Amino acid sequence: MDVKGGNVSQRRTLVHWFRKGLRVHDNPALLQVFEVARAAPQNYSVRAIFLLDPGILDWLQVGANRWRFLQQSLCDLDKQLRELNSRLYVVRGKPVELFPQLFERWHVELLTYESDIEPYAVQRDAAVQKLAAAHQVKVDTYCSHTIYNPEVVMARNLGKAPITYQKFLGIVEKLKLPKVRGRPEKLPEEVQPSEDSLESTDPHVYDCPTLAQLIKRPEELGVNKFPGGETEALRRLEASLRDEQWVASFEKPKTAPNSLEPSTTVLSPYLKFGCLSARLLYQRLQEILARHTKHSKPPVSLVGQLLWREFYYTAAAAEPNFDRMLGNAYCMQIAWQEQPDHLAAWTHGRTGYPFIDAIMRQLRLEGWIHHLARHAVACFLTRGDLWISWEEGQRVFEQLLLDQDWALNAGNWLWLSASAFFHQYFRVYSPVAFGKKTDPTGAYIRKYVPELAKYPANCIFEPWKATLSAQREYGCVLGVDYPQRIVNHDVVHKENIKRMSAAYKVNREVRTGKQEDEEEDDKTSPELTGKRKAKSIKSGVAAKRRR
DNA sequence: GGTTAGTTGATATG
DNA sequence: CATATCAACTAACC
Repeated sequence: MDVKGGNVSQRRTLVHWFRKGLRVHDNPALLQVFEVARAAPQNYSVRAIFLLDPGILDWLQVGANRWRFLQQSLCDLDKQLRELNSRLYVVRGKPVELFPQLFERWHVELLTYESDIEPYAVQRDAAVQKLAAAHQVKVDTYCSHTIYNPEVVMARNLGKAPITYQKFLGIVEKLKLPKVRGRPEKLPEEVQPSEDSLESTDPHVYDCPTLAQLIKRPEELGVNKFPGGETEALRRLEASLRDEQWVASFEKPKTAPNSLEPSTTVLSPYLKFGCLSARLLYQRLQEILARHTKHSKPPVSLVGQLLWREFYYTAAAAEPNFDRMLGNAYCMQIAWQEQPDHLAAWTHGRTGYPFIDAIMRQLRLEGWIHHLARHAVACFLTRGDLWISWEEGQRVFEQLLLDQDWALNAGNWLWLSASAFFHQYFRVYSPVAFGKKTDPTGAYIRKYVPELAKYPANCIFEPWKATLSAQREYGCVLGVDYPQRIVNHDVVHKENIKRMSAAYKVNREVRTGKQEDEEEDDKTSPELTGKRKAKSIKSGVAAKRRR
């Protein structure tokens, strides 16, 4: 132990850094700090920190609802920690600038945190590790955001991420499950740090951010249907698991994307921020399935849903360009088109397709939409109707989805646009027929697109079928009160299947290095121009792959 | 090289 | 409600 200033012994500080993993249950990195402190309380102080970089408010794609979820999660975390004789210290600034100061100011001996595979986090964490080493600070990290460590899964697959779900399943079935940890025991009073130089000038310097500090445009705040935080996460967990018959027989494709209340658990936002441990959820599900001999299985079961998350995390961990088309080894190179008007219409629920618009408006308002609803709008934006890049849709989801998780968001967009993992591009969702199956009367559309509320069931999914006089009678004239459809699905989806076929052919040629058909040539044909563009884009990736 | 399976399509038909 | 057809993809496996 250090002795400074002659006779006063200086306590060393143990720091746990929260990033994702905003919980006290099943948090091995937090647990380590607590256990070290409890073993020698006379030597240590404990500080649990969250770093808030005011700069990221400008460049991060985070909408108001998502900021609110984070703010609520931090407040709840602070509350949980206070019950354990600790608290959350929210420190404002950039990690690489802050850590050297914190190491000095607090005499830090140990730093722990949960590992993360996102490229931004990987880079940041490497820099922090270097700084820690320079300051003689020990760093311990734990993989607890996912059930399985992506590195371990890859090691069991010749060092590569499995690219089919079944292959992935085969690998993880043979892996040991992590031990789920409980809530830490209360810290002894004496490890609470005494106030530092900053706190003595401003006692609120480390307080949780207020909503006003995080949200620039409060008018964008929607309904607070899914409040953030561990307390709410655990409440929702219990509520979701109460009906064991429902849990055991769950099949995702049989749940409705357009019910008025969610037909699934909506645990995803809590998993994303780590308010709920995926490992705990997995354990709880297994306990229930053990009591029900007949139960659904992956990929459609609830366990299957959790494993999809693991699947995408593993794939993403191996590809820093996972969220882009260019330079992404998984991704088909497709000459999507920029169409700002159509993109804006899709983004704001003004495509003229009520089912699509209802989904996009629910997303903006509530921050969550059903997985199959995501399929419908993602297919519509990309290969189905608008032929706009999945990266554009990814950006909109990133802003609006409470559960936005880098690996999952990109992975699902790759899937839906048939750019990777899924290849049956001829299966196209109908923006009219798909929603009718589970909501034949259109109640969901009436809720989220209220201007159409008076339309009868027989044309609420396709209002252009109503005559002008009928539209007047229903109080909503197309082109005036609600947009005309921006494309004709019946026509464009067939054209787009042909475009996908052509794009796949080019990608195949690049992959195999072979030309499949005799040289065509009409240099002015727009379709060929598109092909050449895709080909030249792809050659860069092929070169990268070959090395 | 040939066959089969792949989280969740739409439509027509019985 | 089940099945065939549409047109035909890739990855995995034999």
